[in-house]
Amino acid sequence: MTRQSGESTATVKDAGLNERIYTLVAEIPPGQVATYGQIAKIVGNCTPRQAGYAMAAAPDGLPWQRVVNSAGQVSARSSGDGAIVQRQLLEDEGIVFTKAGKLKFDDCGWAGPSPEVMEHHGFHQALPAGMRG
DNA sequence: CCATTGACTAATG
DNA sequence: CCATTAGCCAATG
Repeated sequence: MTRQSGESTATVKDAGLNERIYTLVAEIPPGQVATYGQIAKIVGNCTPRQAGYAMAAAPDGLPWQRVVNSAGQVSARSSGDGAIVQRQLLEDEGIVFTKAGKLKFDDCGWAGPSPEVMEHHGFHQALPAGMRG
């Protein structure tokens, strides 16, 4: 769309980066969480920042609440109480936050989409920032 | 095509 | 543990 680069061949790679991010986020099961950096690494050709930017424009129906920052905390956004809502949603899914407002990747860290999905979308494997491996 | 807009992360002291 | 700094890049109008 807004790409003036002249390329008009619509391939999966040329699809919006955000779209791939959304596809990946949509694969995160309830009760599990991923980090922005993890998302970036899995979709590839993307930085943690871009992952966050993409989430800022997340479409309805996307489980955006399952994406948190590298510290395992819900990131505050520019406006609104979205962060509060996000944490609430996660708690409703069974995520347990520490007194400091952090969650444990060891308990609810997402290990990535199924191999089939990864292959279908060309994703790479990655684990949450603090996950022991 | 240019300017603006963001829900990040790792390194350093 | 907390504050600061620097690197990062696509989407949108």
